[in-house]
Amino acid sequence: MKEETPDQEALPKEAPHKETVTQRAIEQIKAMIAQGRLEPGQRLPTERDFAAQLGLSRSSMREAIRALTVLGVLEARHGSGVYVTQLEAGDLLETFGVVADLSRGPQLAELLEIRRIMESSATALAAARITPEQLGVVEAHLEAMRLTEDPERILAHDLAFHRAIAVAAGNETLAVLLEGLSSRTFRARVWRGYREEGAFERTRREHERIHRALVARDPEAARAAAAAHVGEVERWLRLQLDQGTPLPG
Amino acid sequence: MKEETPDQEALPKEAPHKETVTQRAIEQIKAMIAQGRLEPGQRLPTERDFAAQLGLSRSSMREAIRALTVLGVLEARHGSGVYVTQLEAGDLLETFGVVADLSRGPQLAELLEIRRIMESSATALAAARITPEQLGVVEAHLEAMRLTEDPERILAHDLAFHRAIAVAAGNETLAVLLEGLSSRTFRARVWRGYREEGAFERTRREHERIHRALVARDPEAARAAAAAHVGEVERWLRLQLDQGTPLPG
DNA sequence: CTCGAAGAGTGGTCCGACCACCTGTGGGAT
DNA sequence: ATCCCACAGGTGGTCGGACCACTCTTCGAG
Repeated sequence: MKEETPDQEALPKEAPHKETVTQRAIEQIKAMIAQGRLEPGQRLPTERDFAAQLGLSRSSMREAIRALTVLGVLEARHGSGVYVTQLEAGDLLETFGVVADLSRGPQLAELLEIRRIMESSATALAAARITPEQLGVVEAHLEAMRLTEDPERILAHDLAFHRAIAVAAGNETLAVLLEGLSSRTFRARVWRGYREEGAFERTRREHERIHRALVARDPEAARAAAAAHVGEVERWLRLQLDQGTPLPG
Repeated sequence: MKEETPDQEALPKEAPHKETVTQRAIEQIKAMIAQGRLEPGQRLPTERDFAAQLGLSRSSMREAIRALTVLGVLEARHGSGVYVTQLEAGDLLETFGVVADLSRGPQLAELLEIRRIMESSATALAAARITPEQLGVVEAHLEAMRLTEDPERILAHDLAFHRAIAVAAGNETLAVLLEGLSSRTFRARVWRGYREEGAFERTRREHERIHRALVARDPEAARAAAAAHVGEVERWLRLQLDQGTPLPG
């Protein structure tokens, strides 16, 4: 560690960082998109041509394309070509679920706290902005949860219930982000032990409380209800962690 | 867009999805980590061996490894081997900056709204939890911003100021997420035109207002101050978008 | 005992070949 | 003239091998 300008406070330092050819290609392609030289939906040159243009082998170019593909920036269609995605929230945040899938222990608790923050705000926004039709969708999922006892379907409608609310909040990016946080694996893991504690009935009441706040168009009540809802799961999870109970997964 | 079976409520539909060999390898490796068969910091078999184990060529295996590398799940060290990262927030959320970098227009506004939600909550949490030392760091960056006029350094300390607060909120994941949202490129783009409207002095006052709320340990005041701070940038951005002004970048 | 050089092993890059798939085209049937 | 389909070319997907750059360990010289 060598400090140069020991100013007031430490500022970010950028290492020289070995530049691998593939990494540079990734940066170049990203830059092309950022600069508008490649637009959403546009088709890229063929892997062979593009590799020649940027001065690297097809193998390395393929790795770069694969990397940008998993990031949701590019999309490869076998036999057709490689295209830039629409670069919408749904495309770029698809990978966000990985974070939830691979996080564990204390980090899972932190993610749940973040979800509580965003879910409560989203629900509050929804209370102010929701349209009758959107409210109908919310109610449909609520009703569907009441009519079945299949855990799979309950969970699916639970997710859809919250997503419908997030969409009604009018921020698609927020909705996608929340969906990632409540991804199948994430919720399934927590739910596995959660449901066995009779928390099922309570969950239903919490959902109805959220619904009432939406109907009343009361943002603060909605915020409180949503925060309490997520907070319950959060509390249970922290309890498990304190007890040293190993999480399934 | 074609709507099919607008039944009660649409539930997620999973396409058959062509399974490319590389994609399957990615899933397999992710599963191994999720199941604990591969632990943080652990070294993977060599590319050649691992490829043989999973029954594919080294080329395809390399693409899978590259993909998981950009996601922050794996780390390849030239000449040494491939390792699982610590799977901490900093590792997995590194890619989040890409979203901010490649978003534009209305999507940028949505991201800013998300930042406002999280920043205000983080600041509120910080007001309740911040330690004297952490407060000292915050003040140092505040002072540093006052003492220089170099936009580069001001911006750097601005970022560090907010990051210090987020860290004080006690949620590292939240801090990393916010850092991604306020990434260099993202803020630089918005700032470019923003500072020229005399908003610079106002920004300083807003920062001081946040600081006072932290000193007073007043979460609600802190929340309001942070929300107003981000809200100002948000308002300006929406104005630009309404005017159809093309964003730089 | 210390230290540096050499070797083995690893990821990084490149090449060429072949396969699977899509798409546009052209000729045939209607 | 119109429609349909087989076909051929082009594209991404996969494979195997070769060589380079780097790291780490080991062992011999000092």
